[in-house]
This record gives sequence, C-alpha cells and structure tokens, in this order.
Amino acid sequence: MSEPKAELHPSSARARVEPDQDGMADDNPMFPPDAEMRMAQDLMFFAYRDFTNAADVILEELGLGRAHHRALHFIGRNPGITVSDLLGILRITKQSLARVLNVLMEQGYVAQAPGRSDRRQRLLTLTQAGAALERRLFESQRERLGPAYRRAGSTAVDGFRRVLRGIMDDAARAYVDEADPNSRTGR
Amino acid sequence: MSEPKAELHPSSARARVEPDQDGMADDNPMFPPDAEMRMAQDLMFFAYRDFTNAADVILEELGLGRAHHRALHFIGRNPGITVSDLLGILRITKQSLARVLNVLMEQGYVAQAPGRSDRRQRLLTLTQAGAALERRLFESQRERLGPAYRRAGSTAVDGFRRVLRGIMDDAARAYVDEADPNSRTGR
DNA sequence: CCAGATAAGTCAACATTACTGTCTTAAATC
DNA sequence: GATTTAAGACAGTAATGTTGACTTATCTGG
Repeated sequence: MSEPKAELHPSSARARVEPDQDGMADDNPMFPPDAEMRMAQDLMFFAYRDFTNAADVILEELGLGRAHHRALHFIGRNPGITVSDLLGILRITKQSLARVLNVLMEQGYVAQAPGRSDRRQRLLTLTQAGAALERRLFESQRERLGPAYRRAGSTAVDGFRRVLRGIMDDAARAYVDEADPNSRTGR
Repeated sequence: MSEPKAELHPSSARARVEPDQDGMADDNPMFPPDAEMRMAQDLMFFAYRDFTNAADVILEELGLGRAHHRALHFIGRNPGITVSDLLGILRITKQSLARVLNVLMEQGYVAQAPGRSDRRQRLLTLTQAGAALERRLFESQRERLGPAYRRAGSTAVDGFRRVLRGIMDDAARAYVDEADPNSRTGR
C-alpha cells in the first residue's frame, strides 16, 4: 500500500508520501491516493451491506428491522445500560429509539428496571428471549465473518481492527476501547 | 487474534482453533470467539457510521442524501454504466433508484445517453458538476480515512482490505476484483 | 426545602429511503 | 412476427430517521 508503485490512474497526479506508523504529523491531503480511496469506499459499502444482510432473514421472519438488532446488540453488550447512554451510542433521537424499544419490550425481548442509585433511570436488559434472539442474529453474522477472518489470517484481522478503529470518531473509539481494552494495540 | 489468551467472557465455552491462512477447510462454528465477534460488530457499526457521516454535511446543504452519494460514486467509477448494472450493484429496486436518479438528472449532476449497440439502454455518466460534487464528497471521506490509514500503517491497511473483501458476497467480490485487480492479494 | 436541572416518555408531523405490484414503450432477439 | 428485455412510471406502503413541544418523576445545589 505504501510502496511507491505503478499508479492505476496515471491521471491523478499527487505527491508521493510514505504513511507514518508512528503518529508523526502528516497532513498530506492526497493520501491515500485516489485509486486506494475509491477501493476503500467500495469495500466499506459492500462489506457493511453483506455483514448486516446476514441477519436480515431472521429479522424479517419476526417483523423486526436492523434498528431492533442494533438495540439488542448494544443492550446485550451493556446490561443495565440507561436510555441516555444507549442514545449516545446509537446517535439517534429519543423518538426513533422509543419506537424500537417499545416493540422490543412489548414482545418480551427487553426489560426495564429502575436504577437503584437514580430512580429516574430505566436500566435496560435483555430477557431470556431477547438474549436468545440476539444470539441467533450474532451467529448468523459469525457465519459470514468466520470464513473471512480465516481466509485473511490473523495478521490481516489485526489490521482490519486497527483501521476500523481509526476510522471512527473519538467518542466511538473510547467506547470500543472500554469494551475491549486489548483492541487498542490491535490485540 | 488467533493466539489463545484469556477470554473476556469466561462463560462462553468453545473449542480452541487456529485460523488457517491457507484456505484449508475449517468450519468450526465457534470461530471467531464470542469476544472477537462482538468487537467486530462494534467496529463495523461505528466505522461505517462515521465514514459515511463524513460526507453528510455536504449532502445536507444540497438537500441530497446518502442514496444520491452512492449513485454518484458508482456512476463516477463506471462511466457509461447501464441502469440495470447500477441496480445490480446497489441491490435496490428500480423505483428506489429512479427517484434518486431523477433528482440527480434534474439538478444536472448526471446525464444519460442511449447505448450505441443497444439503443434501449440509457448509459449514465457524471456531468462536470456531478464529477465536481462527487469529488467534494470523496475528499471529505479521504479526510477521515487518510489519518486512519496513516496511523494503522501499510500492513494493517492490507489486512483491512483482505478482511472486508472476504466479508462481502461472491458477486460483490467479483466486482471489486474487476475494479482493482491488485486488491485480490491485498495488493 | 425548594428551584431548577435531568432522565424518561409521549404526541404530532414530516422526510428519506426502501419496498410491492402493475403497466407502458421502445428496441432487441429468436 | 412473437417474445423478451431495458427503462420508466404510477400508486400505495413500511422502516427509520428527523423536529419541536410537553409531561412526569426524580435528583441536586444553593
């Protein structure tokens, strides 16, 4: 990637710059080169689409959508999370979350409990049914990711994690670092 | 990633398996382990969200959405693409695409020309204004990806590409391989 | 202790992006 | 010439997001 080599689109003139792995300031606006940027856009689109698609079959048969899956995922990962914190993670409005959450509670996938220290809070947890559903969705995505990880190899998986971690904003990075401190160095 | 180490969730019992980089059959359903799968779900969600967000400010001031950006991207990358082929890439219905495409043509970002070999076709291209807009959107995403690539280093970027390529389905993989044959080996 | 801030929930209205099914027109192909 | 194909259009619906205004309960600081 960094090795100077034949450019795919010779038209796109640019300065040749080596990426720095050591955090040195380097604000060359032509990095990454056009062809690599285009490729990255394609990769992100298709990989995200098919990764999320993996769970859609299950969701559809239950009349749920991706928004429900996201809520189940983050509640499962953070049992007892407050509504505020969940809103902060998902970055959607209270209304959008409420619609999704009401369905999940009516159908018995999510339960609420008042906070013991602050009784205004409604701490969210998955019920047994919710955990089971989340597990099904989880496994359907593992079926897609497992082969990709295996074929790419552990070095590649490490790089995958490092780059994705670098793409997200500071708040999201802080969240994932807390969820899995080992990811900070790529494991 | 593959190294056997302390499990974050000791409850999730599983067989310990090394991933194979050589394509050997290995259909252990517990790979990757739960904690790594959870992390991957988080990473995909946040990285995709913030990668696409980067262009949203520009889109919003023009009254366009992400669907318009996707169309501009794939038309720019495949000048003269047919409507059918674009539908195949985006995997949306004709109606959904028509709505987006009509706006882009009305506003002068996309132009049509009848195919010379098959005059039923309407070959799509970006106008000068369309190419300029696509470039602005492109640069806003490069600003986000550039630092991530630089910090992660070229080995990591290679892994990022390999894993994302592995996640997408066969048709999408064939498409990206055609768009950039060097990506097949991770470059 | 009370005034103001905060957590959660709700109502109403609306936008974007997707979907379905049905239909037309023009051009290609068998 | 009959059938298929590429494109476009119409009508209706659904999922998911938005804004703004408002209520209720509870916490916290002066």
